[in-house]
Amino acid sequence: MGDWDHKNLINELVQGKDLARQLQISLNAPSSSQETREFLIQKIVDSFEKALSAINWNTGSPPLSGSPRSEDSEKDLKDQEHNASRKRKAMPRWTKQIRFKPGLGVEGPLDDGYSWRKYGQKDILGAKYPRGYYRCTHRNVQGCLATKQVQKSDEDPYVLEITYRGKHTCTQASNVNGASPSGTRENNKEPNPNLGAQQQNVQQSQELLMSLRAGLRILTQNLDTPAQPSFPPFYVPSNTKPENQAFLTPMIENNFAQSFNYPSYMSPATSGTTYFSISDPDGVNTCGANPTSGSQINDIISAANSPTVGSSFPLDQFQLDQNFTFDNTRFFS
DNA sequence: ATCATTTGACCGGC
DNA sequence: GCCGGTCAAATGAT
Repeated sequence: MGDWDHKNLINELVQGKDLARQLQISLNAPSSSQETREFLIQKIVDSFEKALSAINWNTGSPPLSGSPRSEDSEKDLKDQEHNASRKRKAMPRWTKQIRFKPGLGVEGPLDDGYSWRKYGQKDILGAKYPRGYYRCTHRNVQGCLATKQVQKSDEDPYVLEITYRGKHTCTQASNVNGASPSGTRENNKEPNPNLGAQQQNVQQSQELLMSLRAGLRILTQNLDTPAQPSFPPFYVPSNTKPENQAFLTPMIENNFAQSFNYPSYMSPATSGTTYFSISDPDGVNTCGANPTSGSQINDIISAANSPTVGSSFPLDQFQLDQNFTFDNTRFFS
């Protein structure tokens, strides 16, 4: 078993354990739907399948399709393939909110380890900010139908609401070695292109965990005070075009890599719902950790454009927290 | 040259 | 007909 397989195996096992914990909590949460639970179960099965494949154990079925309890998933996938309209309702869908504030150091680009390609942007009725639409970069190559929507929160300019739809069905095969094969131009922005994607995720998650831990205290302090919309929440890197500098954006991305456990906090607006810290919220994505697309920054720029101009902050300094909802259950991390 | 983003057009559901 | 979501040609970035 190669080094990467070993790490991948550990990742999958840890992820499976965390997902099982989420399921346990979900089972005790009245607000959690059956769909949520089945989705978590499917993710657990996926993790085991991937773990087995990491040790070259032939499960006899491709990931995401062979488990006995995956009827819904299989149906979803078929819907995705054959029925675009029904698909949309059937596809698993979950929302994550990311809050960020200037003032804390977050080293390096934050990303979910998956590559996304923007395919649209719309002004949404009643929303202050446009919604960006993204799909998996590997859609054309592998038929991966995972998508996400990114929208800046009306209430708090420091919050991005990110809705994921569908599961990644692409595999790691195309990018398992981090360095892209000829032809594909994956992100050259990765901190260490020689690392495998999974390893990068671990590395990033560790950095992020530290950042989040460091930031949580201050964030908690600020929770009771409304964000100040009078100045831009993001700083635009120096190489950003001047016309975009009015639309400040964080160097953060939707998904924060892997496991981190630190105290949840309660939001007054969401008391009564279920809280727990989650690890690898992207565990729902079975698309192998992809080298991050360089589009992440621009994603947020367009998704979080703020019509304000003014003071700026170092790009690498943010305060972060996120919460995550799936169906009626809200998760905080 | 190739791939990503932008943005108006288009489509389907309600 | 409105609106959210997607397509695809034009444009931009590397």
